Amino acid sequence: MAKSPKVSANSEPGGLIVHISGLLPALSPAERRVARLVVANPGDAARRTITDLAIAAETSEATVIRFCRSVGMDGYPQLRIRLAAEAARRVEPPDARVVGGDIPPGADLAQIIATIAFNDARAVEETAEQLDPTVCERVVDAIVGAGRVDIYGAGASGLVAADLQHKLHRIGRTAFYFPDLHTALTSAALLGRGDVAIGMSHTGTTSDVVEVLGQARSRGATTVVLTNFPRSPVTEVADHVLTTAARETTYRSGATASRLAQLTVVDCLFVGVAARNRSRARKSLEVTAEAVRSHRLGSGRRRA
Amino acid sequence: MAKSPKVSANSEPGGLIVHISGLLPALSPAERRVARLVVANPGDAARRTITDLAIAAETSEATVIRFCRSVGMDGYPQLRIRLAAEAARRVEPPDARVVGGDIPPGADLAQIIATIAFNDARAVEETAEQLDPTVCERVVDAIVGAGRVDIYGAGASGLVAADLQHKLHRIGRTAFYFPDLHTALTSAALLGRGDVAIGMSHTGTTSDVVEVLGQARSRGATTVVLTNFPRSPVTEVADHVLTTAARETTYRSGATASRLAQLTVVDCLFVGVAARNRSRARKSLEVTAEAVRSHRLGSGRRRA
DNA sequence: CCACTGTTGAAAGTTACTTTCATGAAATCG
DNA sequence: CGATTTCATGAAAGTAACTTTCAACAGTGG
Repeated sequence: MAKSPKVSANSEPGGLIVHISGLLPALSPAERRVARLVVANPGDAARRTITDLAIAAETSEATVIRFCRSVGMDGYPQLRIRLAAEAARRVEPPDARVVGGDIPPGADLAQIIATIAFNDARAVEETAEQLDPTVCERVVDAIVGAGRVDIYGAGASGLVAADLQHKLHRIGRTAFYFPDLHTALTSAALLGRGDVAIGMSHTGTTSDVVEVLGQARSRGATTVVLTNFPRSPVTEVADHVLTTAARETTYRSGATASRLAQLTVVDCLFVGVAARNRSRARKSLEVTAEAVRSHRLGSGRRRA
Repeated sequence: MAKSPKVSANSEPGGLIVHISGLLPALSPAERRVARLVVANPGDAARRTITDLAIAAETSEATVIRFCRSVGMDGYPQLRIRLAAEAARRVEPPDARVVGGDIPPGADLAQIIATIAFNDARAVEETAEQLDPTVCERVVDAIVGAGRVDIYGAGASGLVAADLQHKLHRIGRTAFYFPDLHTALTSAALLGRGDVAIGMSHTGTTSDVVEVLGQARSRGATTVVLTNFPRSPVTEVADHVLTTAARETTYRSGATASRLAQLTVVDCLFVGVAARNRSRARKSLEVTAEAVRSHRLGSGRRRA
């Protein structure tokens, strides 16, 4: 009964492809082969019959159907028309830029810059498209109502966690970030009903984060997770799941685009929280800016 | 079989609907009823089965097929996917997004998300556009040739600094990040010719960063600065200036977009450095990934 | 009135899609 | 280490969708 949770079906009007690549790791091998074909060329897949696609993916029609259900569709025909729509929307051919892919060995810096910017920008846009405002709203509610907010993250996600902590702190919310598992665990043990624990994990498999969130949840805190993979282990200890939409697979991209995608979500939460009490947030920002003013040098221009 | 007007099938990739309504008068009454439905709501028609559509048009399936042929399609499935694609394309982006501007007080979360994503993505793109590949190249040269790299940054920029440190470190470059001014000063005092000091400051007026970079430079290190304002004080102690292009002015945007822009530049530098010695970089990444593997759950596949 | 023509839907035929089920592999348990 | 369960998978049997065939019919011009 652990399989197939909700994983919003029609709540992905903007990014079916993104949605699919997000739950790629949750799929079985045969389904994954189908998914890869679909993601690689949605328009082409839409034109194929279910038998064709099954053959191309070296599997059976039954598996294709199962794949459809896995990604939240009723059946193959529905997938087909959704794919056709999706393919039509992404009209622009991104010239020489290797979309979501690797950077060719001989690339000069100008090419590298263009490729990175393209992928980074796209991760941001696609993340925003698939972000569920309802879930965001609930998370904002939780943060606003929380006595205290704990934020966890390891490695690259740790920096994102620190960023959120920094931002919430600046608008006067009590927020903590713990780079260290042990400290985090002790803190989580002290959380209670009404408090919020937010975990960041790109892959969703970081055991430290899972452990700490589990602890927090068992104490009655509301748990939130930010990950790229909506069916990863970490989501099982989360009350609210926010997802990013970075589709980087190669080493060079590394945590590159995913990090920007995460930060975009952080921004949304931050602004969402700040918007709840604008005057207080504004005042807090001014006060904190004033606090570091003596560390600023005069120059032609700048702002707080 | 005296019909077959041979009306171009795929020669209307952009305007299938227009095409259909164009030859509407040439259709038989029953076919025309079908055509009207299709033209009135392409997306809806794409979702229907041939039987449904036939019933809705008060005719038989056979007539629907005839209609498909009349407008140049092979059959109903093809019409369906073409209609789906067509419908998707004519969904114009509403763009309630306040470009580069403030978020209105009454905005709901969906609007906030759209606005943030738009501004974030734009900051990334514009930064990449104005980034000087020549300067980047020189900075990459310096990093590659450096015995050691010091990275400084305060506040929000500190997180960016930490990110760069983290990335360089992971590909085996000796890099340090100092969140604390005093430690940073002592470190800078130990730099020498061939070493590199990189300072991050959005405003370019952070006195701490200026001071430390000045120290580093006086010791003979190559200094690099990443700022949004190319004429700010910090640029005076820099050998190489890299600029971001975030045009946020209001408090709410805060360090929001600028941070993403900075990270994009970090990515470019990182990939630039990694590209200089791909095999070494790849190997380092693999080794470091392996080091944290035991902290990952359900490697590859999910399942809690 | 009779051929002839074009339109139409019923029904038969074909293909695409979906479900069921047995198999075997892998994980889990005793 | 074997027994048991779970899971992934495709073959095959279903069902629904799509396509074709064909007879009926209405209009048209001889």
